[in-house]
Amino acid sequence: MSNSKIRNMEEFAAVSGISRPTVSKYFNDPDSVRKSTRSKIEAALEEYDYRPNFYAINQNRRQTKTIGLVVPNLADPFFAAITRIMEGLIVEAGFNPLLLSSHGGPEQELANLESLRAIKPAGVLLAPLGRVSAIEQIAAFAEQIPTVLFDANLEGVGAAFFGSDNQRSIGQIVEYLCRSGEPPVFFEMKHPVNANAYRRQSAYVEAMERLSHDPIILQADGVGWDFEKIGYDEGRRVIAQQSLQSNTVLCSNDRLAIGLLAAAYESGLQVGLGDKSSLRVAGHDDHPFARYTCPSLTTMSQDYEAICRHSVQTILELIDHGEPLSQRQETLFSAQLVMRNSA
Amino acid sequence: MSNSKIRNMEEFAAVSGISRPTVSKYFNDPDSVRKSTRSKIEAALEEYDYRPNFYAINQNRRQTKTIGLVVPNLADPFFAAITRIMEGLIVEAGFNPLLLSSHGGPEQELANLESLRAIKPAGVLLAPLGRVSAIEQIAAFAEQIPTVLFDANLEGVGAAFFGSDNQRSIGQIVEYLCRSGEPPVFFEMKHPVNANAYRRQSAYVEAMERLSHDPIILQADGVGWDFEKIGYDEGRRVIAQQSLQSNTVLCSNDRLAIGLLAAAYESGLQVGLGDKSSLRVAGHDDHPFARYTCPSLTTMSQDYEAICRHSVQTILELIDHGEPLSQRQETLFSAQLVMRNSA
DNA sequence: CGCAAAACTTTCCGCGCGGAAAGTTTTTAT
DNA sequence: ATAAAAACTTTCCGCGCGGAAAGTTTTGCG
Repeated sequence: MSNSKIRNMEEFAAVSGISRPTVSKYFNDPDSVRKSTRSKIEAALEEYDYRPNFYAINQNRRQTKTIGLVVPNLADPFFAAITRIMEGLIVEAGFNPLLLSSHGGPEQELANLESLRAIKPAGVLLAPLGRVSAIEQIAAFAEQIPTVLFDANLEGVGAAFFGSDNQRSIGQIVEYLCRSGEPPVFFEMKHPVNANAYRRQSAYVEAMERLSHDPIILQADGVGWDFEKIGYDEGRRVIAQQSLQSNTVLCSNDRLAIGLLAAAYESGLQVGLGDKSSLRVAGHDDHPFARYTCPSLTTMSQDYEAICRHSVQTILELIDHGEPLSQRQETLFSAQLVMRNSA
Repeated sequence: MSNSKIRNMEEFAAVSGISRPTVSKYFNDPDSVRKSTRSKIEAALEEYDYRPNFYAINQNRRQTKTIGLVVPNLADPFFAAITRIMEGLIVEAGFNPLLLSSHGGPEQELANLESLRAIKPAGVLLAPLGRVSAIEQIAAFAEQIPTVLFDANLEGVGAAFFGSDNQRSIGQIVEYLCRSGEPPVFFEMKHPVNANAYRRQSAYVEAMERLSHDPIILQADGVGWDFEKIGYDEGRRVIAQQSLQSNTVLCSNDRLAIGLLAAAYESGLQVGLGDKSSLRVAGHDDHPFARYTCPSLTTMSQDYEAICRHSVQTILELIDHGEPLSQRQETLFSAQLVMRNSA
């Protein structure tokens, strides 16, 4: 590699023997130039360490090649897994993902959108916090920049929503639990941060009534994103008080279940299917660690891949098309029952 | 808010009644202008929706206000926790964090650095993959852009390194385990992806020899970042074969321990301290979920906060100072023994 | 009140690229 | 071989800001 430093595209075009506009074309799409010119440019790239200035490019392009990816909380492995898949799909499509976590707070969520406004992304994939989100401001944002929601829906916000069919998946696991043992009580947070929690509760009630059982709801105190702790504390409490009205507990999500399992273990309660067990616990989401709880957690596995693929595809279409979809689109994917040892 | 749209700083300066250069000064540092001018500008900001163009700013500034933050794998809650703290500190200092995950692969790690090169960050905080990293290329990167390493050290790369004192922390937990029961075998991956793994192994050997015990090392097959699965599979194997040479196992990290605990549970082995227990398990790192394993995991808690604070502070000094430190600085922080129920 | 320092205005240049128009060369197809 | 199409070159403009110099106004202080 030559030592002489290339300062800009003009100079690079000179050393590669191609005009600057053609070099510019090459960088925007290598396949848009003749093979002979492409190889000349690539030969020059081998020799000189040049790359177009990111900021100059984006200042002048009609659109940036950035897609914002905002999730409520990266410390939750569920979102870590989702973002990893989405990042891959975005890169594949020739865009640059920009990952932002709201760290569980609506202020940070708005700050993230503010940052994105400055970046002028071509589109944004947003998993909103849900209940605590500043919905109006998010809606205003989505008016300006093509936005697709996933995981948690905000009514009427953004061009589309992709998520899990909580109604159906909760129905399915309630039915499984009822068939294989006592009807479950529903274990959730009193003040959930996630919008899906409400749908899951009502889905539970509906499923129980359909099966002619009385729905019983157990609400854990505590706020914030430390679900495991909340599940653990409430678990200790109800086990100590023996106030659990069924030997089967369906948790609103896997992280609560992880806490409850820890509480059961420490209380000396055997969890699982067999005769020796006195408690069955099920979760929802198929958290990356659900396989390694003790016992392993029976849960509903969300279709990560479908949610990611459709979300990314839709934002790409939105960007391509230039126009918003004629109608807001809501798509729910089915989750799958994963039978493990806890229920 | 007025509907008339402000296209650039010129126009915004006009409506606020201040000259453009002064407005520019304001945006770079609100405290650098007179209070009366500041309030005029802020009054205009209330009325008009203007923000300086991000790309134009960064094209013209000598330095961007971005700090790159590269971690090996965001799906590992350990790094999710670290990045969260660091992001906060970076924002506090008036910079913008740019979070990139290498997703466990050296190719992605290099791709991340390539992306960063285009972004021209003022500095970079890098937790390298370690053993599999393309060290030469990372070193070349760190020559060009102020870089501080954390978590995993690469000899001589970057201006500074901050991490845990594995030597000491492993020594400490080995000593604890020896005092409170049988000397531990060391459980690690045969092909670790993390650089710390090697230091921990040698620290274990040294500590055992110091205490006049024979070091015994158990290496799990399997590659990649699915540590829990690797720990689980090997755990099932050694338990079934009864080939464990001690009733005490020190795992190279908490995620391996989580897998081993699951294997023990499923094998019907009671883990913990009491007489009824036949196995003790300890980990290292104080993974966010270590509290909720069954039984809860005894482990060494890394000083997340110190590592983050010093890393960020050092990169800020490097940026401020303009010059690299006279000498590369390596600082190791002590971890703390967290006694829970598994050992 | 007077003076120096601080803050501001005016004016100009430059950053490095995208985009577009008009003209030239090369390729492709008949 | 020839015409049309494709690819390229030349030339120009503009994006929205930072930076700097020179001149003007305001502020703070004795």
